[in-house]
Amino acid sequence: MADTKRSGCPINLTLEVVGDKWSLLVIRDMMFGNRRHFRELLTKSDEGISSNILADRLKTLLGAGVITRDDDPSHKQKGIYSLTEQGVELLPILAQMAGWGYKYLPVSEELGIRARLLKEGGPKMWAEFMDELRETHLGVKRRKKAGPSAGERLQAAYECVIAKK
Amino acid sequence: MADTKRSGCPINLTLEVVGDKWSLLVIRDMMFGNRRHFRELLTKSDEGISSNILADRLKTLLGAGVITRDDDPSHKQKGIYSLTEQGVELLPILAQMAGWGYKYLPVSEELGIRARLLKEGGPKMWAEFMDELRETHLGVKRRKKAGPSAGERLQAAYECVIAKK
DNA sequence: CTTAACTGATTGTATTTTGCAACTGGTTGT
DNA sequence: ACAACCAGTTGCAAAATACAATCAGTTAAG
Repeated sequence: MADTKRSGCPINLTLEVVGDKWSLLVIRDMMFGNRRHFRELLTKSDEGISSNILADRLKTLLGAGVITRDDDPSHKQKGIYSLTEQGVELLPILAQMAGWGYKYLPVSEELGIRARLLKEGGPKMWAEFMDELRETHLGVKRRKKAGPSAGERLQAAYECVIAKK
Repeated sequence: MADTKRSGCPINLTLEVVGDKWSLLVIRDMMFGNRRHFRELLTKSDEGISSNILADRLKTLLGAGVITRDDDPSHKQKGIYSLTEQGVELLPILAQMAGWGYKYLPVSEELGIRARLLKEGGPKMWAEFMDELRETHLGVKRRKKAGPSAGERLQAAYECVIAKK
């Protein structure tokens, strides 16, 4: 996974880390679905990743410094996967992808609502959500703001659409 | 290429179109390298794509509506590939990827300069460059601004770094 | 006119990656 | 003691990829 490097182009190098059909979905589930354990990532995703692929991607992302793994004190076998700062900063890429997909592809209503809010919120909202991720995944304290956080707004909107069905 | 659709998530759907190691590199070369013919895309990229893979990706991108193909009047066999509006709007994704790669990965100096400028220029510069792409690929006239365009600035900076070596 | 170089691809084959299901060794709750 | 749960691993078939050779039509030079 390291001896590739087809070129020193930043876009190419980024693609060599997350340029496959699964890595960014794993990151997405960690960010928006707050999946932190292997089983959660394996079973609670809409796409149904295989366990061997998931294991492989988690290894690759660990090696690339995008996520970390810690033991879960509540269960000797469980591991807790967390985003690093480098991982948190993948959010703008995901947000742009979500916006593009929302605009041009047959997105389902319940899964598109987050994309719409992220697009409307713009980079300011992304920054707020990234701060929230830093708190959740890196333990970085942050100043509480009034009203619901970016993550809470996304989650609330999602549940609202689900409830209407 | 259409019967997939693992889920209606916008990020997933986007990944099903451009979520492989080559598609976005082809788009990158069309945007930043102004490659418009098969041969140019095949031989003038740093990564060295295979001809069968390139043919396959061009088909997929055509089918997805990201690019179009026209006959070149100067040569009966040549085709000219152009970005659609949908393709032009992939730029922010590429820009974010370039920024992330530039920050965290071992980018070469000559290939990183564009990423730096794109990052410093921000969404405003992206919009300017996208307008330029609309003119080049879609024939949309645009008002000339004073001074070098975004694309010219990127190109000049790249050549400047090359010249220094 | 002949011919060499160039055009956008296609074909064949070896290698690598992926998808799927079953399975492993261990932990936890009842 | 036992079933459910945990994070993965293994084996195998299918698909995608890489690489080189090839193809037929086009163009430009001699």
